[in-house]
Amino acid sequence: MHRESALTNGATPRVGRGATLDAVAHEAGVSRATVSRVVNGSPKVSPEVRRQVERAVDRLGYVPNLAARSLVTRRSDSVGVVITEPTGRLFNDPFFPRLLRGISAELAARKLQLVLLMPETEPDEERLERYLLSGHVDGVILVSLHGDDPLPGDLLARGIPVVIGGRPATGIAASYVDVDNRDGARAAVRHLVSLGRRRIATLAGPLDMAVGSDRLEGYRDALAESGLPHDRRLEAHGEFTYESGASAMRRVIHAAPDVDAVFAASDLMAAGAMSVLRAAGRRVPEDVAVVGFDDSPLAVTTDPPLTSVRQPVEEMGGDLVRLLADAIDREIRTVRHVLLSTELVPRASSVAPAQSRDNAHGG
Amino acid sequence: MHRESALTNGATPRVGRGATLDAVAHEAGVSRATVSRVVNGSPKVSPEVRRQVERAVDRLGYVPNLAARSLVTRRSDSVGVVITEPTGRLFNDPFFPRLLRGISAELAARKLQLVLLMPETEPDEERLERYLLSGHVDGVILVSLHGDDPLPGDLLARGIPVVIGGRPATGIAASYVDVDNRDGARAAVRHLVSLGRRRIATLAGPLDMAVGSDRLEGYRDALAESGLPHDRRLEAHGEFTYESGASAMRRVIHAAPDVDAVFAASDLMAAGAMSVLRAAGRRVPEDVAVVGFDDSPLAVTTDPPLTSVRQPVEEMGGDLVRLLADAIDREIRTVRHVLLSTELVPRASSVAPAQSRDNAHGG
DNA sequence: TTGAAAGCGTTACCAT
DNA sequence: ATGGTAACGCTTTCAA
Repeated sequence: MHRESALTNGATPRVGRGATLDAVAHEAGVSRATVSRVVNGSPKVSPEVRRQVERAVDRLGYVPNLAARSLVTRRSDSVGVVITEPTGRLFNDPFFPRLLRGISAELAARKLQLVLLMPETEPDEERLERYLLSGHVDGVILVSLHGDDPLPGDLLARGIPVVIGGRPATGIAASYVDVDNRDGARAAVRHLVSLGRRRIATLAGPLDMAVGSDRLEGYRDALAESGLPHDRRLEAHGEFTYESGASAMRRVIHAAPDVDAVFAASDLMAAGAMSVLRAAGRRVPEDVAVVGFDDSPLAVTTDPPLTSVRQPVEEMGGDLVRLLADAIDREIRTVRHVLLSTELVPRASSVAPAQSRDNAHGG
Repeated sequence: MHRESALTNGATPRVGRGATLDAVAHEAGVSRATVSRVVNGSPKVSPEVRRQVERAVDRLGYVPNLAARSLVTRRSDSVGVVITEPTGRLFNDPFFPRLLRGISAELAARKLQLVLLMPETEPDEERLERYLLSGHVDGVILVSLHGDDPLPGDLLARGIPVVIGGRPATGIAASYVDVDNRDGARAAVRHLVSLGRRRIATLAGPLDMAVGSDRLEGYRDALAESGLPHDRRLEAHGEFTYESGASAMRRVIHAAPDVDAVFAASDLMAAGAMSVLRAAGRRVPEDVAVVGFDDSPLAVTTDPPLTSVRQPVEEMGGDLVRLLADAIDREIRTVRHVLLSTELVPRASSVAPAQSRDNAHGG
């Protein structure tokens, strides 16, 4: 209502004009250099002087001007986080919020700023590339790359530290952090085997993405090690979506009516599959056990609740930052890879055949 | 693998040492001042000189040093986006990704950077406040405020432009953008009335949040204007979660067994309600029609798909930026409020009593 | 251990 | 229309 006050009265420190290093130096009766040393925690300052300066800093409410500092140190103390996602995963499970939280926490602990970049259009991407290439950030985290994106290569070529979230489809020589999708899938299918299921189908994701093919490999691994036959009729493909899961399930039921379990590459696909199974008169979990992947909130709201594979997404964010910070601070250009392990969260959608059990809220 | 190359060869422009204004001036045979004018699009430059400078800029791949610019202009050309969400909404529907997308797009169009801040701990919040108060950003977007957060007040008192996403619970004199929750709720309940439902319950959200109370008000509005009696037994409360929706539904069934429709304050609550209704032997939508709020992805995966109220979240992000940019550029300190209208998305969960219809995928 | 002074790359004012 | 020249606030040698 009447918020203009702050503009005219001079009581509060003038906006955007905090105390400078010089002011603190005067107040403490020392030189700018000394204040700078104190502020930056240099050991070469006598305890008494340090105390005096610290008091002056407090009295004046001094805060360093980052622009000035950045100008001389040639560091921005900020990292760019680039999220290029058409729309899919972005809006269907809380992957990005969780990842950002993980990244943000680790960045904050290192006093680094998070500059978020979400290009949508082609011009956006060009401006983005120019921005990143001109050294406005100390490093870049790339999150969901299109397969053929030239960005990581360009950045690397310019010597800008880059880490990638999720194994890139192309074999670019960049550091990345990924979830061990293959192992997660293996665990999910082993679980179904241990339940006594023998005709286990998979609804796989797109094979041109590492997540897609890795989860399929894991499925095949588990079948092989259990001595179960590899049957193409039990494999169908989709794009991680509800609709594609439903239609893949229809195909499987048609090709292999004796299916008694389903491992879906995403919870969304699993949900689609469950609705088709029900429509086809199969009971879940009695007739067909179902396991998903992602452990999204959806897994708790389906009926029955969905057994799923949980990924340490926040941790992935933290590791991305650690890798990047190493590259920045220690000028490490070695390519490193981190693989994070998953956790199977059993819920009511997967039990032994023809015998129900109540097992909700497994996580 | 062998990525060290970029470090030693001198072919590419040296990292972090782009051409300076001075270099361009030399190359173009003019003064720094002139180059600066060209770069900043000043009209007071002759066409020929402008062309020469532009060519020099291209040749040298000149990009302005933001730190240097910022140091003299006292502008950071960046805005802080603060998301303080315990965990609730953050992880259960794609509200934040959508909002960030909207914010990011509008910011990019104005060449402003998005600095994302997600404080988790108490110390985090203190550092956050110091950071924002020391003028490192030109303005701040606050997204999901706790009721008693002192942050907006502190920022405003220091003359830092602030806009808030979602009407703040306390009546602080700050600009905000909100969804017209009351009107959305009204539309949802009118829809149920028009279907012929007469015993319409609501599962409300927490009343200490504007979203919660607004949606409840809307429900009451619609009942009143339809001449339907106000019956406390038809009102139950929860916290927007699945579990709380389920338990609220249980209470309603118990207190008012003749309930024939439910308006839930969130899709999650609606999903919880549907599972309870089914367990109680009520058919959805035949016996009880259900409408949710948010139009989250969940609404499409429930069985039956859920009628819901869609909010223009991206648009909200855009408006937040517009308001903020006005405050920054034109030094407008006037408090302004924007209310965004919602849209009812009919799906199969709400039909006329005792008569089924197939109406999925209404969006 | 402390201080003086030289930049860092821009912008903006004042002449011309 | 163009150029010279102070700032802007900080870090970092180099001396003392």
